[in-house]
Amino acid sequence: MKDTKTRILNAAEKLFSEQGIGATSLRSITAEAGVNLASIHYHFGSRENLILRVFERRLGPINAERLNLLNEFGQRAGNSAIPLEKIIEAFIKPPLFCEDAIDDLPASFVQLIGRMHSEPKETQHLLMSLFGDVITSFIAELKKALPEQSEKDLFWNLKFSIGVLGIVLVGEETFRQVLEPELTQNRQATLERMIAFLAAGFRSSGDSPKS
Amino acid sequence: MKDTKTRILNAAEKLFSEQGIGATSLRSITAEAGVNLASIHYHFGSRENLILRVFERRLGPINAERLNLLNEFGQRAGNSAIPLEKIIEAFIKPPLFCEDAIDDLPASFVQLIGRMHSEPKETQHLLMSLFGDVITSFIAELKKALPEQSEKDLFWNLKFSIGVLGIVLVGEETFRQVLEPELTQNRQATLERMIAFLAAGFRSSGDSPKS
DNA sequence: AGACAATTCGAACATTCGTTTTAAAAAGGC
DNA sequence: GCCTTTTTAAAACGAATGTTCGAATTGTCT
Repeated sequence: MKDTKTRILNAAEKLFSEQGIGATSLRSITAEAGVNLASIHYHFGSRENLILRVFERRLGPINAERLNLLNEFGQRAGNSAIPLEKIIEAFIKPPLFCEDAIDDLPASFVQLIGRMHSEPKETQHLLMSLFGDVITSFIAELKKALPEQSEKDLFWNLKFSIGVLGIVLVGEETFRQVLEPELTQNRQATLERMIAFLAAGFRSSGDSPKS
Repeated sequence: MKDTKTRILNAAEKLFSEQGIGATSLRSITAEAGVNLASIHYHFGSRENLILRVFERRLGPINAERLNLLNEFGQRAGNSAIPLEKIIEAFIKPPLFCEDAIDDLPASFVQLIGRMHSEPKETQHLLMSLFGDVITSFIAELKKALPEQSEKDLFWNLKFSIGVLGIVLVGEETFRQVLEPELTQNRQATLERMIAFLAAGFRSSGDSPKS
């Protein structure tokens, strides 16, 4: 039996993923965690701070591993630039495979990351602060891999990549009603599919568009 | 002064976009609209029905114009397949330029569409029902444009496109803190940038991936 | 053992929520 | 004119919310 603090975090993460953050009450969290209602405020002070901690616990290691992978690929590449596919992999693989990183939770947080983008503004900004240097590092490496492209192009394409990542993380269940159920596949296949799609998109910039 | 029903819809759309759906109360909507609290239940019956009507009012014309454009491009192509770029344009242009379609509202609903993906499941399913045949029609046309690709590939790439569309619709403000502010550009340039990115991604499928 | 801090518990706080009800007033069509 | 539809006003409903507080409990140290 974990301590109360992590049990709250786990329960909150699960319910946030399933029902959305705004629709999840503190009482449902404490019920899921099997702890007392007041313990949330004892350990976290407020509801908003709990939300922040839930994200912080996961995004920290995820972003750390992003930079780790980027570093690793950089050393493997030596003086030459990291292959574009590898840069993309370093960016999207950690959130896709993050589930077992901290606890034995199901893939709940993977969905939750997808939900991140639609939070109220204040929460958004706080979450974005956890991202800062990751973007900077990846843009720098993308610049080396695609030197002919402008920084503006790279920013836009990275933004597109975040969008693709978000729609994948939010899960298949959402679209299973309207998209085909055959979409289900293992995560490794999804990763390779995303890398190919995004790499092609990145390389498309600079072409003269045929209107 | 519009009638009460559309004033409620406009106010709800604005507040939903700004604060998120779950965080918006009926009382704040009636305050914004300058109407009585009870009028919401008089015209819409319940809160959930109001949410549905807000989306319905916009998604109806948007999806209709998607199919219109697809049809128009189809006739222009005659017997041959519609160019991939045109199929993509028919899919992403209507939501990008939808603002002036119904009312003189600011681009609030554009953001709201981006938020769609993170609603509770029941709302999700109801919203997805407004999408049904659109996906079917576009997959059919994509099949003609990219006959060598499997239907599974097309579904995945379309899903990726929805992700890119979502991240663009959710607005620049979210990322302005961590991404560069130079990202701002007019909507037409954004459209062309997206089309180029997505078309390249679509065409990448089937290539043997270099692991 | 006792003493002290950390933690957990049960209960209650004041607010806000969606919803309903009542009545009256305003608007519009026939 | 009258009759129906719409809008406003005010109040109240039960339920659920985030938060707070003091007492009880547990754990840890000497």
